[in-house]
Order: sequence, then structure tokens, then C-alpha cells
Amino acid sequence: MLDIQQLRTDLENIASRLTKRGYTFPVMQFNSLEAQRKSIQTHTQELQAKRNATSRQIGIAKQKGEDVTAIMTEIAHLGDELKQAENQLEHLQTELQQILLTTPNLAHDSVPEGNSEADNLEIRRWGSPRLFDFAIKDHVAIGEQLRLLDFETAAKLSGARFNVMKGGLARLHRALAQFMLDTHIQEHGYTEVYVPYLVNADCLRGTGQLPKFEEDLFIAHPGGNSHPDSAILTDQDSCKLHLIPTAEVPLTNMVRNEIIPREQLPLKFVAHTPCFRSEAGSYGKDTRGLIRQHQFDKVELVHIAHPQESYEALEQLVSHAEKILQKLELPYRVMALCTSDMGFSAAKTYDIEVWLPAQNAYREISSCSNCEAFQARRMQARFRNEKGKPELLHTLNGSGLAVGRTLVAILENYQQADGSVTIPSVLQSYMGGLDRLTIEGGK
RNA sequence: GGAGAGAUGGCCGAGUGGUCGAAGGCGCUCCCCUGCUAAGGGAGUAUAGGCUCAAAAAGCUUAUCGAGGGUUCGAAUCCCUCUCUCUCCGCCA
Repeated sequence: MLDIQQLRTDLENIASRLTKRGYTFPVMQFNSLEAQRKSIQTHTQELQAKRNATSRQIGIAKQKGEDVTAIMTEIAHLGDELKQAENQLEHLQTELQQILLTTPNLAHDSVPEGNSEADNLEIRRWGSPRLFDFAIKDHVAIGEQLRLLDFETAAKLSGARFNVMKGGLARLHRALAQFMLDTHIQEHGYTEVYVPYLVNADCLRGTGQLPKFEEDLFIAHPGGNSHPDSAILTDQDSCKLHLIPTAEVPLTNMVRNEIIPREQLPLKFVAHTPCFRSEAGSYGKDTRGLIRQHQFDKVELVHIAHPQESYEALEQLVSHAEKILQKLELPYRVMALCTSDMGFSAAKTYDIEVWLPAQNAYREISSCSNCEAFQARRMQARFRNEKGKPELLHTLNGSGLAVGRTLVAILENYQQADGSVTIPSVLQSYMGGLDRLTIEGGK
């Protein structure tokens, strides 16, 4: 959420900066609502002040035993007038709030301008793609031939965009998550956190998924839709829980409505969770394989930082995610997303893209963003600054990494001519010493 | 699932219709006193808005006592709904 003060005083500048992100801010509507809000709020508060003063007088008069009927008749219709004004004001505030809640964050000055992902800027590359002297298979072919990856069974259980992994592959998947968590808590100073996978609407509003992107989420009603309360309470947040689309949501919302002591900053959290996404807008995209699933695991990194330190924190966050790929010896590149390619809440985003031989391309495996105060303002997440006053924090998040996609990268980059897959050396201890996935070993 | 108790400022805690944004205490900040330390005296100490103002400062003002409704001229206080916490019983991975 943007700062409404800033919008009032610097509207044209902000609107033009949002245009660079491909967002058209409703300037006229905002101005008109603001003008109305101003006059009606002033009017409302005058009426409230009058009511308060009069009521106080009545109290004093009654204590003295004086007759109050004169004062009472004087403000007889104040109540109705006030109620009407309050209703109008509330209506306007809601509309303004709606605009604020659906306006994306402003891009940081260092973000490259652009109209599509083609305008993203490559920052650096690490490693070089392996040369193959046999026909490269994609991860689906590799996994299915090893009989460790089973989309047919997954479809029977749940439908498209789900997967079933077995044997060594399931274990490798688990090993990856463990390895990532261990690296972040032991080498990068993160606090491991276990979080709920179902969260309330306030959380999703806090991180920016709601109200704009509800169609991307899965919703869970207690007792399902036949729940006796669901008919009446459908619109209320209380009976609606959403499956988390990323652990960013619960991790970041841990500081919602909190004031964090300065000396505790930065907070660095890591969690391994499943993520659930409806992928409503991506029909026909990445339909093959593990790349785009309704359910996938991710190890998520979140920083809660002092505003002056958040851009330094972003660089650290990216380097922490990169470290995982380096240890796994997977080639990757780091991209600075351009203005039009960034997510709703981000002020600046780096994507890490891993090399996938079968696609002959780098594909996103991590996205690391500094949201500055955008989420913190929605969440009222603050710290006590040097003057002792509460001030909005900066929040950052990044994948460290997406486990499913990392698995894809390992299968494809470590595939062998005989159809087996060697296991990266850092993972072998997590696999009971196993160094290779084979058909025989998968049983 | 059954029975009961509760939710007040950074913390503890008083407050059951009227100058209550809220006593008192702790903590914190500043000042005074004091060889040092300890003790003592005084002042201050919530948050988010709005308006005035070029701006700062300041002033005026509104809202907030778990959340949302209601009653009332007036609600921390009364009524309703919800959420959460605690105690006891039952059930349970």
C-alpha cells in the first residue's frame, strides 16, 4: 500500500511512476473522492465535537441537579445528522481504501524500465552449462523412465498440475528441502520457523495477495460449503481460510500489528512449506512436468529490516539463494526484473534463473524482492526508531529455493547417458550415501 | 464437544453510564539533589487520522480500552455476535 499522504501531495509524480509499471492510477477518481472525503470528514468531526461537548454539559448539569431538557432538545436531531455524515464518510473511506489496496508498489530508482520480461537486466552468471554427448531428455522423461515420477496417478488422485514422486526421487525431494533449510540456518543466520498452511484473509491482505488476486488462491471453508454458517458468513473473513501460495504470507505476517524493538532487527526467517496456487491465469503454460504445479514445496526466506538497511539485505538475500545453487553446482543467472515484470508488492526484484538443458534455457527458480514499506503499511508492522517513535519496517522475501524446480534442474543437469541421474555430492549424506538414482534403486 | 473465567496503554493493574485517553505502580526520558553507589524530589512518557499553516513548530479536533454491531444526549462500563486466552471434564494425532 502506498502512503496516502504522499499520494495527496505528489499525485502526478506517483501516477507517472506507476505508468512505468504498466498501471494506470485513477487520478480523477482519487481527486474527486479526496475532495469529498475532506469536506465530509471535517463536517463529521465538527458534529462529533459538538455531540461530545454537549454530552459533557449534560453530565455536569445533571450532577448539579439542574434541568437538562433545554440542552436535550437543542441536539435532538444531531444524532441523525451525525449518523448520516458518518455513513457517507465510511463509504468514501472504503472507496479510497479500495484504490489504495489495489495499487501496486512503486519501483525503486535502480529498477530498469521496460514493457516485458525481455527488458529484464542480466546482472551476473554463475557456472557454465554442461555439454552433453547424448540426446538430452527432459525431467519428465527421466523421472518416468526411472519409474519415480507418476503424473497419471497424480491425475487420478487430484487432476492436472499435481504429481506423485516415489522412492529415491521422493527422498531426493525431501533431501533438497532439508539441505536448503540446514544451509540457511547454519550458514546464513536464519531462524527456522514452522507455520500454518492455512491463513486468514488479513494475512493475505497484508502481503498483497488480497483483494486483487483471490482467483490465484485456494480457499478452504471449515466443514466445506455445507458448513451451517457458510451461507450467512460467506463474505466474512472469519470462516474463510486460504491455503498459502507461499510461506512469505505467514512468515511476513508474523510481525503484523507488532512494534519490534530496534535492537532485534533484522529478523530473518526461513520456512519449508508446501505452496498452493490455482494458476488460474496460466492455462496452457508449462503444462508438462513439475515446473508449474498446484502444489509445490518451497523454502522461503523472509527479512524484516530497518528501512535504511533493506537494500543491503536484498543483496544478502539473493546471495543466500544463490549459495544453494552453487553448492548444488547448478548453473544460473541473476536477473533484475524491469518495471513491468515485477510483482504487485515489490519495489525491486531479482530473479534467479537456473539452467535447464532440455529447455535450452534459464528458468526462474527464485524470486527475491524488497517490498520496502508496502506490505508493512498494510500490516501495520513497525519498529521503534531512534527517537522512540513507531516507524514502518521494510519487508523482503525470496525463495531459497523452489524445491520442485530445483529437483527438475538436478534431474536434467545430472542425467547420464544410461538414464540414471547422479546425486550432487552435498546431497549424498542426506540420501544415506546414495550417489545415483537408477531404475533398480527406485524400487 | 460440555462447564466456567477472562481480554484495559511498553508492562502490571484500577475502573460497572457522565469533563476517562483512562487512577496507581513498574519501566523509560529529562531536570534537581547527592564524594561514588544506593535512596530521594520534580516534570514528561500511547497510536492513527483530520483541519489551520508555504513549511516547520504549534494549536484545534476525531477515533481507538480484543473485533464488529446495538441501546443512550453520553459507553472501557449495559445488550448482541464473533475471535482469542486460561481452568476443569470429554475426545484425539
